[in-house]
Amino acid sequence: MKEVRTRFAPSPTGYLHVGGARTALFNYLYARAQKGKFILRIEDTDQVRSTEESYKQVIDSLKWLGYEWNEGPEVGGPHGPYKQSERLDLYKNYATQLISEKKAYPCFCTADELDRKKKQREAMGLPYVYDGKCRNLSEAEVAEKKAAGHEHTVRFRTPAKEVVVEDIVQGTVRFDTALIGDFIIVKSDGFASYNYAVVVDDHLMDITHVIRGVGHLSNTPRQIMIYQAFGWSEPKWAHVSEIVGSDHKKLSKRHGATPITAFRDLGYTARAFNNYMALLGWSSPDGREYMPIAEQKALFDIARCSKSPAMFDVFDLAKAAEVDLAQVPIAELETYLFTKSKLNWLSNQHIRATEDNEFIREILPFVRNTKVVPDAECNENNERLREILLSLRVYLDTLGQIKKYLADFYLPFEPRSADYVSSEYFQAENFSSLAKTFLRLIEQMADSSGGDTLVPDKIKEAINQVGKELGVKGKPLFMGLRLASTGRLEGLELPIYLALLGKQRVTERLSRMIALKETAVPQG
RNA sequence: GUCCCCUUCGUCUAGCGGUUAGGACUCGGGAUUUUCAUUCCCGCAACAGGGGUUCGAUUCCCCUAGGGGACGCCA
Repeated sequence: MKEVRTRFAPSPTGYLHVGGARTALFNYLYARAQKGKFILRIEDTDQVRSTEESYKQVIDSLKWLGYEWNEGPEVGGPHGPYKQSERLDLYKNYATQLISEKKAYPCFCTADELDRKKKQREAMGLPYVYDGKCRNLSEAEVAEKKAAGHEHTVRFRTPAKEVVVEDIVQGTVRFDTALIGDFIIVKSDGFASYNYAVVVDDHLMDITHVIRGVGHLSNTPRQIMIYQAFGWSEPKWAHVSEIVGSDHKKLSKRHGATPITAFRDLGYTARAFNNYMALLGWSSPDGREYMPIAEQKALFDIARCSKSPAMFDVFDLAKAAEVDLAQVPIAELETYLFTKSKLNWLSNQHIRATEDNEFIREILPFVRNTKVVPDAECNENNERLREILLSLRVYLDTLGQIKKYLADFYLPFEPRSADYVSSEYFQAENFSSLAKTFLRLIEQMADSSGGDTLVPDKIKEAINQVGKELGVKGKPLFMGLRLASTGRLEGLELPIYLALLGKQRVTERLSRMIALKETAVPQG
């Protein structure tokens, strides 16, 4: 059987967002599932809007997502070049062929003229189709206009018929070409238009499956006609559902057309983000949702893709109203995320599943970014930092969230009244004695082991010791000591928490809490 | 306006003529965790509406409503 070849063909006229990224993912996954090739092609025939900066950003996003292309920019391949702007001669030659076969013709209508006609039709409530003014120009007329220096485009001579699109996702869809008319395949600047260039490229690059958003379905009959004009066999079509924002509308800047790089900067792993995107319009045969990409590569099939649009539901619209989510800085963007989204849940699952060293390596840049941990301590070999990060990982939906937790371990202790004033454990009569006894034991512990190190097992013993000495047990004992030694009502398992804080910080907190208690409840 | 597509719990979805309409996230309740989180149970929650076809429609057909897309010298 013929090798499957898919492609992703972005135009460098903006950044990559979920819509495009998901299309790239599906192409990539399908190629891998079929043991085929994934090709990247840059469609930069729009001279006005294409930019180098945008190109770099798109490539950057694709690399982060991990879609290794077998052929394309940077890696090359036997069907290059992979930028349309470098394939101009190809388009020109094939266009010449079509013209000589009378399947296409030069058109000298000006943009203004066409615009006027279009507006007239619209005013009458009629659909606009090119009227064919230049369709039957004689060779002499053409030569004359060219000689006179008139600019021209090249139009495809659309035959009157019905074009049938056989689509893997959409099924059989029929189009009447009368509604299409003679469309432009070469622009007056000499560049190929999209519908024409894709066909030439897809054919020459031997693309077997065209997987893209349904938005392109109505372009497909035009492309099929071109395949037929050349006598080329068409690829298999697969038009997958579009992705909509939380407002049920097409992804707009306000509602979710956020650059992929923003999610990277927020601290989502590419693994989690890919997992989430794969679920937008596709489902695994056995219904599993949390899935390493390796399994997606094995299981993915366009035949299991849904026709109905999927919602990219990760933003809290109530909070994000009136905000351009594509523009806000990362720190602010975070506040507009729906914290209980499936994306976050998946992200947390992936963070937990990450191998320890890998996890540390990935999170370190985010740790540095907090500026909370001294630069000198920000390295993979720092045992204490390592322990802290590893203990905290279950709490993280994104790597960026680490900043919420790190201050407690690295910054000077700040008691929060909300944690203790109305707490029954703080109000308890024995709070002070609990704290003092614990403080004494902790200090002794430090004496015997030396340095700042606390050992979880020893702390456990000390807790029991406090209970025995004061005749306290159960919740009052544990919660009282938690509050007294950490100043917090929540957190890691106490012995581990304290060991990670270290002797110095624990004794300091105990003293502070004792002082607070004494100010709050004067002697007597 | 014309053409095309879509419509199952709030969200992602399974389903491809006969199911108590299943799962996941969220939410609610409970158990465990002497804290929060985790984990584990239990629960709430859907076939857009109306006509057909059929012994039987979530599933097939038509209409309506809602949504999306195309109708570019943009891709």
